[in-house]
Amino acid sequence: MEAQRRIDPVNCSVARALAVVGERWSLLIVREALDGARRFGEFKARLGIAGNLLSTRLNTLVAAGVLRRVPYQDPGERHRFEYELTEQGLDLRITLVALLEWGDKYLADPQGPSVIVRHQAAEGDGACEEQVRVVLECSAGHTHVPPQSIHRTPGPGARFLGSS
Amino acid sequence: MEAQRRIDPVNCSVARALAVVGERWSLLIVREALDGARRFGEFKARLGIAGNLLSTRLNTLVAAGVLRRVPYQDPGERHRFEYELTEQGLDLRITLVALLEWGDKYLADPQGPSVIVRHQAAEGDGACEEQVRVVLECSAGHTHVPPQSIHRTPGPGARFLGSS
DNA sequence: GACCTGGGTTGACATTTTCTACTCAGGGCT
DNA sequence: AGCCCTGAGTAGAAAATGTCAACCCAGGTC
Repeated sequence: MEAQRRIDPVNCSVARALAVVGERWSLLIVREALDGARRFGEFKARLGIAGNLLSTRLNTLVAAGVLRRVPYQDPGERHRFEYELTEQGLDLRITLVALLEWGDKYLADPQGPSVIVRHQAAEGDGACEEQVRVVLECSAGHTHVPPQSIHRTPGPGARFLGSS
Repeated sequence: MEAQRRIDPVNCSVARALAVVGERWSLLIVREALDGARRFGEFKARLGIAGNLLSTRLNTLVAAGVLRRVPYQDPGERHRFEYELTEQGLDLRITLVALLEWGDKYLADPQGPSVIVRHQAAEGDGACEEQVRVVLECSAGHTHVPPQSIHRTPGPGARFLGSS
């Protein structure tokens, strides 16, 4: 009775990604890091997060490879560590912009979005200051991908339910 | 002593978006809904989530406008409700694809991604089956937006720190 | 040597999640 | 009518997480 095979929803990169960045504060920490925060106290002050939680989160993100600890020493100060986004962490900007756009569209302040993300191209390109957007597109070049037209297919690492 | 004005990080659409979909399971529920799940039992079976939590999450998502309750009645059954994504919920697909790509890139199964999202264009267009990707681009048409080149600017609804 | 400051750690307490078991409302069967 | 079955939840205790406040620690300043 070979029922219709369904992709195991637990063996999925969305679930794995959420295991890393789905905890409360994690994405907000990454957002602040993208905006230039590097030090413990900076994250703490910007986010108003409790110290031990911030400590735990930073360690988790470092262990996951999203952040990297970098030693530094301010003049006349002892040496300390700060937190820098790895390439893996920088790549989360796409997710964050997607979330920002969604929030702006449906949950914004009545006055409008509070933050606009802009592209700051190199001087050579003519100082672009345009707003950055995230778009869904397919490899064939279709840039309008309506919700009904996307579907999931099993990839090489797929597991199926039912077939143990 | 007009210090450098900084955008209030709490008055931000990312934070607001996360307040709605940042709870554990919320995005996974939306993912299953995008994949066709509609009924309580379906979500429960696919995700292995406890009934009361699922119930709470569904209610939260309905209240937030991500899902909508739709009555239905199977032949020979009493009438029940199923959960359908609203347009607001459908728009989360961008965030989910972004998360999926990130997970595929950094956390995938050694065998490769388990799920590939494809575009299924209308027949008229010639049955596109290409993989769907999410890209960051700016309004000026630059499609390669490296991490260092994005920055946040205050929008119309911005609040600032320090100026009560 | 006493004190200050950034960057944490520790521990008590509160809130959320999770798990298991139970309920509830209809429909069908006998 | 009475009983069982299923989908859709609710109730309550246990486990995990999050918060707050206080403390530590190392170097530099006074």
